[in-house]
Amino acid sequence: MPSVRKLKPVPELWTIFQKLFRAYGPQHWWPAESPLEVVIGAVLTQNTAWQNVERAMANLKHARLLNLDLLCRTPAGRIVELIRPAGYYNIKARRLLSVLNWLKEQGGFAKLRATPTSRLRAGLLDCYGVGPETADSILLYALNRPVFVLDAYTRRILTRYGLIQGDEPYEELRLWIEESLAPFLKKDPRATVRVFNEFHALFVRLAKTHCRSLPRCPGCPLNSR
DNA sequence: ATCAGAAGTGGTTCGGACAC
DNA sequence: GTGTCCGAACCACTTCTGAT
Repeated sequence: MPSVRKLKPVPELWTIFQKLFRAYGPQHWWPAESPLEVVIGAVLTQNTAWQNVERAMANLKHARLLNLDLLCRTPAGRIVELIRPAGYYNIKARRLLSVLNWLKEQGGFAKLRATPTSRLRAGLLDCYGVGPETADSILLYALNRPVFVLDAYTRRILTRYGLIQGDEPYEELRLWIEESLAPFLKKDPRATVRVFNEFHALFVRLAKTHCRSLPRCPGCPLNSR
């Protein structure tokens, strides 16, 4: 029976960010040319190596379909063919159309600028195939909203670092991370977006180099802990 | 050293079980 | 009836393990 607990904001998260940034430098995420590509990438990358997402993206680009209206009018079967390299193609075509149709209903990216983040998030989560991580990736990387993307890598690293137990609900951890970093970001939305963007990318980098499922601790930038 | 097969990884939906 | 929790399923790829 998990006990009811509430994590208190900690300054260590900022220290971790600084250590990782010093070790790895800027990561230049997200590797996409437009918000639409970010959205497509966010769906296609679920359970899939980014290399395969790039192949699927190249197919869409080659077919001149990297356009919201065109994609929404494209039959699912055609999308399935093009995104095949990204795996889960049947499911992902359905998920993609679900979120793209939602975007179109909202009037496209330009119209979303005035929409509050909480409403955008709720709308995204209502789309088929969009869970918290995918929704937050879109909010941060496509719409530049100050939302931290919490993924399994982040959870694993923070658990090993001893800051969390690892089984906390997504929302609790996301808010805790955002609250922990807030004092260092001085309510500057652009700085917040920049740091959240970089921090998530740095966590991914650490998880792929040292904090893998089987840890490779020698040389880890956080090893002093 | 190389190969083949097994196991693990990843995010989400769905449906069943259970509590209120 | 409603809400919450949990496990199965989805699928391709990566990593690990054991045999040769």
